[in-house]
Amino acid sequence: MPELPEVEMVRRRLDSNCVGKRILKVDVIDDGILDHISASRLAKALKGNTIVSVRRIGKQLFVEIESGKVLTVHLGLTGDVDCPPTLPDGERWMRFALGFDDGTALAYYDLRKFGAVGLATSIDDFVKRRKLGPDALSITENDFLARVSAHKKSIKSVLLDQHIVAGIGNLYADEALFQARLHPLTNASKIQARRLRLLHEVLLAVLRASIAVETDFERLPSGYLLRERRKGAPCPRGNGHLVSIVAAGRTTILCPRCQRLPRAFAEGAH
DNA sequence: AGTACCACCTGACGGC
DNA sequence: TGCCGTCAGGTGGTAC
Repeated sequence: MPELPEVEMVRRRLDSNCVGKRILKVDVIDDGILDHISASRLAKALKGNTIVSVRRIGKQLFVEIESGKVLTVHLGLTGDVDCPPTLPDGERWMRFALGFDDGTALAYYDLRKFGAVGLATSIDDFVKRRKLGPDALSITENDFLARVSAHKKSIKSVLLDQHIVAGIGNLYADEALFQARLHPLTNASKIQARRLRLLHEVLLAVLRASIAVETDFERLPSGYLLRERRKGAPCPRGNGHLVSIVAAGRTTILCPRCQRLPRAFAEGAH
């Protein structure tokens, strides 16, 4: 379930449970989740190191260690990281684990194995190599406007593109577009500047609200699409019912009355 | 270069 | 009950 708010919850969990601890054991249960590195090379780089900090850009986690190297962690579609009191053994879906000097552990779970664990020279180096865009919570309004309006594809696929802005996934894209009353298929380069400023503003509000309720959508204020995001559910503004379309190849839920698509603004129109 | 599409992997769910 | 098709919140590579 991990988009920016979910990954931020994991970051905070690791920050309060792992920083300052020394890695004694590196347990690679399934090397299919390793990102272009062997289990032995990763273990060698990590063992004996103390964890210095845990950072996040978009959906990407960075665990910085004493040596200066960085353990990179991505949760994919179904990943999660836990900090159990002892090193687990044989748990379902556990793919990777670290054992610390105080007996506690870090355990990485990933049912579908779309996630990845790797090693980087530095956060900057990783960001450059992957061309990762600025984090959705930190990007300035001007940068957001410039980056988003530079693309002619649909606003939905722009929001999902981690090279443009990092951290937004299918669900939060739908929520932000609903809040900004933008149709997902609107050509991003044709959206007025003031509407893009609104989109930036609601995007920040949505991400912050989700973090505030610890990503429990049921606790979101009324008026949020995420409380009941499904085809046929009532529009949170009371404007009829939600529908489902495919945008950017993904299931997209919207309110056809709140989110109109002017013909001239459609993707591909000119 | 920019955009569109598929594959990667496993499980849950609805229909027959 | 059981089998089958469909769908799921991400991303990288490949093919236009």
